[in-house]
Amino acid sequence: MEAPATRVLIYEDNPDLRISLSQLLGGTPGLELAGALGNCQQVETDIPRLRPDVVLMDIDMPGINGIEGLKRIKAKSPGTSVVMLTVFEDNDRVFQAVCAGADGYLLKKTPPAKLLDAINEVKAGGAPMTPAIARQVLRLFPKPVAPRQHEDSPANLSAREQEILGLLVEGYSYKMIAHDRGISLDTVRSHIKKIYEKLHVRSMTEAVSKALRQGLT
Amino acid sequence: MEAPATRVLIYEDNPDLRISLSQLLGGTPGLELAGALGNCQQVETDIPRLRPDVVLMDIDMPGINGIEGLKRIKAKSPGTSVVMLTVFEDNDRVFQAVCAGADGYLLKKTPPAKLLDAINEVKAGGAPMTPAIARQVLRLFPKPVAPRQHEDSPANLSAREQEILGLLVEGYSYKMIAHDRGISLDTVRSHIKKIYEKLHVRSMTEAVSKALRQGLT
DNA sequence: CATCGGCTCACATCATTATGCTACGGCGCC
DNA sequence: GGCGCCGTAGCATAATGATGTGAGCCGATG
Repeated sequence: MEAPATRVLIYEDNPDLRISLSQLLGGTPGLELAGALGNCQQVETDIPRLRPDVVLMDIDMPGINGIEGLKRIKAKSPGTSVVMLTVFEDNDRVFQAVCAGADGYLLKKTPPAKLLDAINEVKAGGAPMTPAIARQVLRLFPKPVAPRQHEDSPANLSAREQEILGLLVEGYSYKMIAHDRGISLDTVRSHIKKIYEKLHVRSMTEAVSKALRQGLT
Repeated sequence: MEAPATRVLIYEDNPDLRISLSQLLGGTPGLELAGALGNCQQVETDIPRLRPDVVLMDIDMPGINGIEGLKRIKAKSPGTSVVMLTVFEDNDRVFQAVCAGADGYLLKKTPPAKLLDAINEVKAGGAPMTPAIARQVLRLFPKPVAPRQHEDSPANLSAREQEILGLLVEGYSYKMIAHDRGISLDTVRSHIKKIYEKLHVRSMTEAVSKALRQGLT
C-alpha cells in the first residue's frame, strides 16, 4: 500500500542541471517527475496540466524569474509546495521568496541525497533550508514586524573596519584605500581579511553586496 | 594552535537535563562549557562574565523566561548567538523568539549529535531549526510586503549581461558563473568586459555597487 | 544578402586579490 | 599585570580578475 508517488515539477533554465535533476528524481522510488521545464512562461497552465505536489524552482531564470513564478503558482494553487533553488544565499532574494510564500530554499550545490530528503521534508510539512539561509530568514523577520531602527551592532565590525568597508562599496581598490587612508597595503589586507571573517564572505563583491543590502554603510 | 574552543552557556531549569547537556558539551573537543545555569535572573551579568559564543536557552523557565532572557542577551550583546530549546513547537513562542532575535530553535528531544551539529552551525553563521519550525517561521512571515519594482532603466545591458551582472552582485566569481551558466570562462570575461564598458566601471566592486544602487538587479 | 549586435570562445599578459603566518604597540578589563 | 582586541605591518604563494586582440555563429534588420 504505497502512497501515491509525489509528483515533482522542475523549472530550471540550465539544461545540464535540468537533465541531471530529472534523472535524479525519475530514478527515485516514491517520486514521479511531473515535468522539467526551462522557463516558467506558461506556469499558469503548467500547474493545472502537470499537477505537481512539489515544484523545484530555480530563482535565476531569464524571462519570468523564479520569484515571479512562485507568486503565480501560489496565486493559482496555494497548496502546491514550492522549493526555491539558487546559487546565491542572497539576502534580497531570500526575502522576496519568503514573502512570496516559498516553502523551502536550497542551494544548487545541495547534494542529491539532501535534495531528495528536502522533497520528502516539504511533503511532510517541513521547510528545507540551508543553515545560512535559515539564519537570514531569522534576521529578516524582526524587521518588518518591528521596524526598529536599532543601531544594533554593525555586524561586530570595528570603526576602522566599517570605514574600509565603506570605501570598498565606493569601488576603491586596496591600493586606493591604502593611499587614501595613509596606511600600508598590507594593513588594508589585514582589515579586509577580518571584515570577510565577520561578514562570512570570501570576496570583495560579496562584501559590497552584503554591506549595501544590510545597510552597513 | 587549534582554534579557540567555542564557549557555550546553558540556561536550563531542569537539573537532570542541565547536567546531561553539560556533560555532553564538556566532553566534546572544540567546545568549552562556559556555564550551566538554572535560571536567567542574572543574565545581564552572566554574559560579560562568562563570555559565551553560543547560548543554549530553555524557553520554559520559572522567573525570567527564555524569551525575556533572549531579549536581554541580545540587548547587551547582539553578537552572541542564542539557540532556543523547547519541548513544544508552539506557534506563539516561535514567533516571539524569532522576533526577539533567536539564532536557532530546537526541540529538546533533539539527539545529542544533532545538538552538537547545531552549535557548530550557529558558530558558522547558520540557523539550526527543526523542519517543522522552519515551516512555521516561513508561514509567520508577513506576506503583505510590496516588493518594489523597477523595470525602468535596462541601462543598455543586454539580457545576458544583466543576468551575469546579477550573478556578480551575488558574489559569484568568473569561474562560478561559467560553471553555473554552462559557458566558458572566456565568455564570462567577454560579457563582463562589455558590462564594464556600458556601466563605465573598471572592477567588479564598482559594477556591483552601481548595480545595487541603480536597481539594475 | 550584407551588415550589425549579441553570444560564444581562445590566448596572452599584467595587476590585483585571497589567504596564511607572524609580529608589535596600545588599551581596556579583570 | 596578564589577556584579548584593535590597528598597524610584512612576506609569500596561489588564485582570480582586468584588458587586448582576434574570430566564428546566428538572428534581426535594412
